[in-house]
Amino acid sequence: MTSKVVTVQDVAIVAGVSTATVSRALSKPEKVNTATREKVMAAVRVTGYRINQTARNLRKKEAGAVVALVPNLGNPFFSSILSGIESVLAKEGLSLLVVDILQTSFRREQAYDYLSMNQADGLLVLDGTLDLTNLNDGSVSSELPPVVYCCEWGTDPRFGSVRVDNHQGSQLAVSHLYTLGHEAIGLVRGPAENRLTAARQEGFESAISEYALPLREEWLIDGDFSLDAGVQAAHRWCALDERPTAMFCMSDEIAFGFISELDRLGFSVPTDVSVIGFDDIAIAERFIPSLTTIRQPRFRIGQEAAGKLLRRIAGEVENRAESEDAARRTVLPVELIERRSTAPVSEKQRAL
Amino acid sequence: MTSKVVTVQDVAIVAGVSTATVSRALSKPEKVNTATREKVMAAVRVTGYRINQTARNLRKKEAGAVVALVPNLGNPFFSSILSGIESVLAKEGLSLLVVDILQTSFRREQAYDYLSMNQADGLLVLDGTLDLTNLNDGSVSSELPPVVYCCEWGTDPRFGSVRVDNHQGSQLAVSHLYTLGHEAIGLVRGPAENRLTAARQEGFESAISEYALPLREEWLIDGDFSLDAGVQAAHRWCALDERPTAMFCMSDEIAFGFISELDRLGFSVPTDVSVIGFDDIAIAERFIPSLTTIRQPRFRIGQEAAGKLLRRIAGEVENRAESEDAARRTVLPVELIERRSTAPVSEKQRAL
DNA sequence: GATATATATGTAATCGATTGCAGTCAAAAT
DNA sequence: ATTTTGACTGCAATCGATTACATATATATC
Repeated sequence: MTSKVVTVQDVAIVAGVSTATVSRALSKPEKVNTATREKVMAAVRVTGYRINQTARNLRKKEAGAVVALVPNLGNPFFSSILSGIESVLAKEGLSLLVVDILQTSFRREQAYDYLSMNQADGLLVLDGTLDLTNLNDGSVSSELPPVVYCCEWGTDPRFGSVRVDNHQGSQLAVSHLYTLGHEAIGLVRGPAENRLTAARQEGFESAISEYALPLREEWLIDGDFSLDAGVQAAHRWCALDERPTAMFCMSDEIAFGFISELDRLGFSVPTDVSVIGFDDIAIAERFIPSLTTIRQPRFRIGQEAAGKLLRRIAGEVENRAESEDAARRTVLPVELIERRSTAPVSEKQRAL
Repeated sequence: MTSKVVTVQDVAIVAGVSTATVSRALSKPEKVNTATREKVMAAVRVTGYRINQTARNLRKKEAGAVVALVPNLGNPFFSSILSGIESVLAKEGLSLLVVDILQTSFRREQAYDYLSMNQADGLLVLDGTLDLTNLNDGSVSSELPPVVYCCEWGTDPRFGSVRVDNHQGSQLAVSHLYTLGHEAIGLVRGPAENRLTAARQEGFESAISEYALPLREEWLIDGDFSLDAGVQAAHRWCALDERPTAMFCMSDEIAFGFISELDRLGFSVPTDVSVIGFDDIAIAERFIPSLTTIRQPRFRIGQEAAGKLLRRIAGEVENRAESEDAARRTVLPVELIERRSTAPVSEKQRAL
């Protein structure tokens, strides 16, 4: 009745071999005689042995886990990415540790703790504003800790990153609107400090000037990636003397908030204004009107990032001196998904 | 230059004390003389010592982590719950390990592995269809492993669970529709094998009969909690000879799919049919029309579940023989959020 | 002044698996 | 017949922190 933990010791005794053999039979089966292996396996079955990962990790100096630093876990945008990450990690037998860095208890200096305290073998950063530069990783070593930015990128170019071509995304958006005849195109921005915001705005402006379209300061509306930012933007748009006939929102959530509030204010999309989003989250296809948007392959981004991180952990580093930046950065293509929230400019709009 | 890991040994030497004292100075400061403590702290600072969690966990026979078994991590429904969970765990210095059980690599028998392999101190189950009964937890022990169901519940009543009052939720929904004059009320179900589905249907039917409303077999439409289920349901509704004037959807996603497809089929909500959802996810307020729904406090559910699990891990178990089932189950109240997807029945609808 | 009590610290075993090194034995090579 | 080689296996150290127990010193008690 006295339940005791079964250890390699116990298995070894039952199998009539040494603990070394048990260990080898389990982790390097080819190094052990078939007959012996059978005996060990049988003993494992009899005793109900389960390996203790903590002990193994201590000895092997591994953690068997990867931590994902997520800004606001509650934001559904990240769920697909996490799912992609998890799918890759699970295959390798690694665990995914999720940390919400918006939680008050999280401090920037804490970022490397997971590595230095042996809680994780690598870091996946989903927030570009989390700057890891000049942050001592806790070891005296000058080696680069295994870090990969996911959907984002930091200031230190030596870290890996996986993201989409934000510049191209904005261009696709503007080009689409231009094709529909829109010439007055506005923008609802993400958070000011976010690099995504900067990259998308840059792409936006370069496309605008490429088509020689007008660009007014007041058509650039500040926000963050939230529904509420879209709601606020709707009021701004409304108050404009000369209103853009199309708005490019830096996230689908912004677009939904914008369209929804416009609806309440008595305007309608795309009749009064065309709206295009960014991300293509699940609901985009089912919103009314369905949302034209720039698709980011979020699951895939997660997968690629996890894969890249695993390679860094394994030491097949792309950060060797001779390797190019290109190898560290994976840039995935985006895709324009045309739906019903955008339409050709109407005479009525023009008249405005 | 030779970067070496700093251990308690090193700190002990620098501080001129034994490793035992270092350990105590760090984890039970009150057990050590102030002057000595200072010396140790100084040595820690000088050496840049970081504790090795793996070693500590091995010795203390803890894991310092909790695993959440999530069905489909990609589903944004779970993000708030996870956020709630993480907020509580972070405060206790525990890590959250997320596992997607829809991943092909996951097998039911694996559920307790995280416990028996010392990877986690407890289990948070977000899927009621994952049945843990009769699953040997790997230890010979007959003790109940620390498991708490979250938003769900299993068949074994000894496990803890935190969820909302689904029965009441359905009643609120029906009562609301009844008040608006609806008498023909349909239902779009969640997955058949899910207990939530059963509980909500039960509440639905009891309310229907309480108000002596008619109930037709064909008004009960099968589905799961997805957008697509709502889309399919729209076609079913359309094809009905006698159409309900109101539909209760077991999730907001179903409702969105339903409304959206109805829109494409030329019907409009709430003019042609009132729709009420369940969950109150963020977008519900901003959908067009905004969605009347039953709110589940998801963040809070996560918090409560995590708290309950921590108590079980600590051994302040509610599962002692004398304690009541009530203590194991936490049932949180739901709330009706009235928005624009429901409206009084019209004459036109009546006429149909 | 002698004994009891409390406080502070050190010694060394321990958690459970892994692995470098050495030893055994049989098959292969000379 | 002797040496070499290779395949297995075992011994024991190791990973890094915690803690039961022992020891030493200071304070309190009678």
